[in-house]
Amino acid sequence: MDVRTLCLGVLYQGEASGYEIKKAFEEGAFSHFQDASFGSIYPALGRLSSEGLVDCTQMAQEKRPDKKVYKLTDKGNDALITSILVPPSPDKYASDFFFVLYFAELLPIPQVALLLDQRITFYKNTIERMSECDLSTIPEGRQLCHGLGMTVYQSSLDYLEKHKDSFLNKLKIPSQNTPFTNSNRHAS
Amino acid sequence: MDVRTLCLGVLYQGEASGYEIKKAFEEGAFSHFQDASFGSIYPALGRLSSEGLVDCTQMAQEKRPDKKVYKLTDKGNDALITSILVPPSPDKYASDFFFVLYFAELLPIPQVALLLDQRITFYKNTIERMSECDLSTIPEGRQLCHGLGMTVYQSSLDYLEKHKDSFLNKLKIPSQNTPFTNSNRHAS
DNA sequence: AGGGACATGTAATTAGTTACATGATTGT
DNA sequence: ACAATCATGTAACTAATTACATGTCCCT
Repeated sequence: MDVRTLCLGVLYQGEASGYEIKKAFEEGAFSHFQDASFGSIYPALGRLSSEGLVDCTQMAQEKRPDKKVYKLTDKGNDALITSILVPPSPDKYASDFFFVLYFAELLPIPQVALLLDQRITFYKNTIERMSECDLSTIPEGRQLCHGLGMTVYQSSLDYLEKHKDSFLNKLKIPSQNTPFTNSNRHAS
Repeated sequence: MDVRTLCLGVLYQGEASGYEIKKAFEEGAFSHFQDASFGSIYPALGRLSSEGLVDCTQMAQEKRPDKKVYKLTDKGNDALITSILVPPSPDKYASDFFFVLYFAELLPIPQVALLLDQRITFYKNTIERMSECDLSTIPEGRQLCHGLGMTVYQSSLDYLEKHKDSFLNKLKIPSQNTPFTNSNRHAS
């Protein structure tokens, strides 16, 4: 999904400045499944404004720099609907954690232990942060996203906590496994 | 993780051609957490070869185009280890599915039903494909990746199947929820 | 005095994707 | 006859990120 549509999505939830839109990708709900930086948000907002998909109001603030508050127009709302009407393209997932874990046998065991502990901490923090969210007032779609996301984080945490120790123990014992051959190379 | 390191990772599992490396990202284990296209794999392999991290052997084949088979050198092996020794950067996840689901209230209900059904099918197919993999012969790290991945897919599938119908029913009834205000905008 | 939050914006760079170019073989 | 699989590679393009530029206020 391009940054323009992402901005329309954030703005659908209420008017916001570029800075606030960035926060939606950093700390808000979108942080779990989309991302965008200032360098792409500001130009996108400029284009969106010139095309009439958003309205921009300059706001003077006390003891803070000026703010440009953007608001979705009816045309912008239609553009958002059109964008979500097309079948979604497949998820893009890039995880260095999984890549490193995949080659765990090449690392010193304390390094693997640290890797898993940091991942466990990440899951715990994320779950705690998401738990603070009041679900009763948000629309259905958002509730399902929240529930599905929570499930993923919670089951990942449970799995790692359950298997961590035995995994680390198995790494200590030089593997009795069949060494690599071409027969088990590209397993799914 | 850059494509060069990704190639070293695939090659660590056994020698392969550029075409075969691509398949590891399409159908193989890496497909779940990394991606790379021909346009980045072939130049990466060229650089890796000129830097002595891989060896290249030209293979003539009957009734098939020639093949260039790449093999990890000791230097390449060291480079892979160095790469996985640095603390992994955070996962990058971009999901149009979640984005669309987030705004489910803007879509016709049959469209939402289709979205969920296709997601359920995707999870089922993925789980089936992963189940075919023989775990007994693969190293520990790969086994943990497989287990963690399976857990994520399975719990996502379970969650969607459990909540799908009630979710769709709730969408049919015009929401009794508090309409949007600034107070529930950027919930985590 | 130094860092972090607030606030906007541009320019340089990068790292990739998509499309193109070529061509045999096998299956439908 | 057409699509898919096998096989390698380049060029054009795009869409983003990172770094830079500027400035105030607040907290420690």
